[in-house]
Amino acid sequence: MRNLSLCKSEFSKKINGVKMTTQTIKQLYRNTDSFADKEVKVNGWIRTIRGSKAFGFIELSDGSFFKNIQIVYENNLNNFEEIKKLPISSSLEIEGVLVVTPNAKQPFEIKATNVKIVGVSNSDFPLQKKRHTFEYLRTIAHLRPRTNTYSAVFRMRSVMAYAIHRFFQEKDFVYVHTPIVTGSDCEGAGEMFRVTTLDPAKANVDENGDINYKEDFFGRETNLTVSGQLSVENFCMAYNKVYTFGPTFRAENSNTARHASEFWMIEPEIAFADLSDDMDLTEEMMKYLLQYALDELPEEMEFFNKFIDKGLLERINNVINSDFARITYTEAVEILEKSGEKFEFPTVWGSDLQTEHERFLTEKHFKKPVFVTDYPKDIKAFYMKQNDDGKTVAAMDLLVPGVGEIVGGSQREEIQDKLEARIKEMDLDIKDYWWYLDTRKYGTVPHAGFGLGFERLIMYVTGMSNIRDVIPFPRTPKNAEF
RNA sequence: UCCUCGGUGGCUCAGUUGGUUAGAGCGGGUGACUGUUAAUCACUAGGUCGUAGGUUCGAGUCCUACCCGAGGAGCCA
Repeated sequence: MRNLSLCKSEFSKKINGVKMTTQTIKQLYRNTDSFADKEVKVNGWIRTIRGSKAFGFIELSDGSFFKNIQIVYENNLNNFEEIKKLPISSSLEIEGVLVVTPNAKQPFEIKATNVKIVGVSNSDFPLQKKRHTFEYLRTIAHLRPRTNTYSAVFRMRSVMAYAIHRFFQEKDFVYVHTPIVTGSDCEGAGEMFRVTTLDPAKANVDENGDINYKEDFFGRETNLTVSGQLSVENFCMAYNKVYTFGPTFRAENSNTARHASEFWMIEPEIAFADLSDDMDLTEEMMKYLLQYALDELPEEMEFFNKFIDKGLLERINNVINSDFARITYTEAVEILEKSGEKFEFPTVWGSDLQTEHERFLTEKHFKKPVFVTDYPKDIKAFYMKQNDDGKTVAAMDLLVPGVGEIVGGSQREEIQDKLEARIKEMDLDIKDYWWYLDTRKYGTVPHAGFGLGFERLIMYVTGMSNIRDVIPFPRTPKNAEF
């Protein structure tokens, strides 16, 4: 277990002329012994409250920890009657004595000596002391981080973001900020959102009736990025090991539990490396991230395992301790043909694997993450390394149970002539790629990389089954209210 | 975008072959209660049934269109 040291950002305030340090609930849980029977001060929001004639209980959350803290308030407080009537989600500053309660449901509680009401909530606060559906909570996305599940999910999101940087930085990767606004359509990974300052109500057209992008802000057509890969490959030729981690936008009309219009992607790129190195990196990264989640947020993981996905901990431990399977696309097709399973779509060499095929491979056949490599070249992108067989490319997809494709990557075609031939073959305009092709022109090296869908990682780690529930304010078709 | 299912008080749901004043639990309000943990008990307010149109003596209940949501598919991360 990693050392969970005290948060160093303690801050002090003068309350009633007496200087007192505010503790986070996390600190109180992690170092209960050193606070026992001592004066402490906490602040936060009421999760539940109940009162009787002479005393009452408050469960307070300050966001620092998955668990809440129980406050006991009694009628010796001058504002006892006022406290008793507070609606859920009111905000408080509380001073009191921490009392260890070994025989109760909670390990300790605070006997309040002073309860300062900071902000009174309203009785129409929509979150109740009962289970809500995720569908309903999506309609109040601005309030849902105040629930157990979303509090845990978004804390995990934060911790995983940090873990990603930590993993790559410890390996001397350089973090590259690739542009969000990109200059052309040459990324070729999907439908794009336009970026423009042209007034759609005016006819900004030239003599041919085409939109005149020369008059647009950047003097050319621009879009939101669908991938940082082409940019990061250039930096890879300078730094050897690089990664991007940032938002990505796809204007696809996808209505599934695992697609969003705005999502975050991690894209490492390594030089002097082939597909096998790429998979090694992927596997090491995945195991590191899962272990990090277990070490840093054990309470949240326990909660996910209990209430979101019963087999979660077992599955994750299994993944950490086993080697990922590695098969070629051709082998995958053979496995599927021999499986005896009835698939809606037949498995034919040359066509892409269907979701049902991927699920069978990772969930039923291997029962663990599996890399599928060397896909037919015609179903993959132009930049992928062409294999000697003339039919396949050095691509890989990592499939995991429950989520499906979580990583897609490849070795890149580093030979300029071959890459250019492929661009022409696929009817792309070679002029758009002049700066990308320069990577091959000036000291080319074999290199490889992949894209990890950050939200899919969070889904995998938490067991949440809908991508809309792992993004604070999700953007999907017909949904951008918050 | 396609297929399937659904849309009833703040939330979660029930609502019989279309038939008279649409029900429950939770939540809200009021009161009671010396230890609660989704506390408990009593009383109380609150909906015209996604939207628009149609069939019918009569529609939450049947039909059509549209909107929204969920699951699956395609696209992928």
